[in-house]
Amino acid sequence: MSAGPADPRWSDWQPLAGYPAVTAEVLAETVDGGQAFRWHAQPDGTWFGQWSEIVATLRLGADGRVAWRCPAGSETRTAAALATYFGTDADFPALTDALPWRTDAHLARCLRDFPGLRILRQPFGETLLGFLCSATKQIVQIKQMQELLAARHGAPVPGTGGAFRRLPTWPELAACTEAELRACQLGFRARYIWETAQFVAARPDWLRETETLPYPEAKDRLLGLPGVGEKVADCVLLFGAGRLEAFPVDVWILKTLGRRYALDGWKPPQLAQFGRAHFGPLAGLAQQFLFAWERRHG
DNA sequence: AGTAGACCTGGTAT
DNA sequence: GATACCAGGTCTA
Repeated sequence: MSAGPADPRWSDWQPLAGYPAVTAEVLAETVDGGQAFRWHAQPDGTWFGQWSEIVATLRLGADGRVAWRCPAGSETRTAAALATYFGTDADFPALTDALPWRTDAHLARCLRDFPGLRILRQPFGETLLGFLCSATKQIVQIKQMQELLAARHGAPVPGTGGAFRRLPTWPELAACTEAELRACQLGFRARYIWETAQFVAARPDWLRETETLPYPEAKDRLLGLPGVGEKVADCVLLFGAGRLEAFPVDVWILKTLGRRYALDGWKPPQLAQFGRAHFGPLAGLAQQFLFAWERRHG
């Protein structure tokens, strides 16, 4: 049930405006490095991805520029969605330059090794779903869960002849049984997702409000959901709401701060505090570079 | 307050 | 071919 682009008519390739030239490694790290879970590398080297009701394929040119195409007829809304998703209105060079790399040699090395890496701006609800699935799972398996959820419980993407399915919305998830969710390889996460779905579906504005609240309040609200702890809440806010101050402490960050910052033995809460103090209000952006570097070289 | 175990299960290592 | 062990956390005793 791999969601492939094996279908209909596609638009012409168009340049991804406002996006820097990147290497294949940086593009892969951006779309398939743990921020998002619905990008699939194709045999021809392109990336096929979906979010919300958007379907797109990405291609990296020899010059490092990214081009995209989408099912014919959806060019206009896809162009707008891509701009939001890849944050082309944000000045990532300036944001990255504002990180304390001048006084942090390791951070400087991470920035140098992944030029152009950035934080995605994904749909909030889908980001929550993705990271509720992520507990003690590897990216490959999380992606598999998302595809099963979309195939079995998601609606067809309009205007594509039924070839693609979106992820189920939270009301749609609330209409599923826990057993149906469990059958999507969710394991013990099924109960968290089902209970979260009941809660969210009963409060139509809750997610939208949470997305726009200041970081501390938004995080408090997310932490009230079953299956959402510190790490998941920060991932949702960082990758699904553009809150660059969110600093998720996962095993890789645990590892990298222990090894490269001599903080071996520190507990996640202490490391989170260190991250905020050391990296500042854009700690989440710094985290992404540290994370990528440690996964690649650590 | 802080710390082990349990929680599902597909994949990978012995 | 079986069996053991682990995986980008969270919750609870």
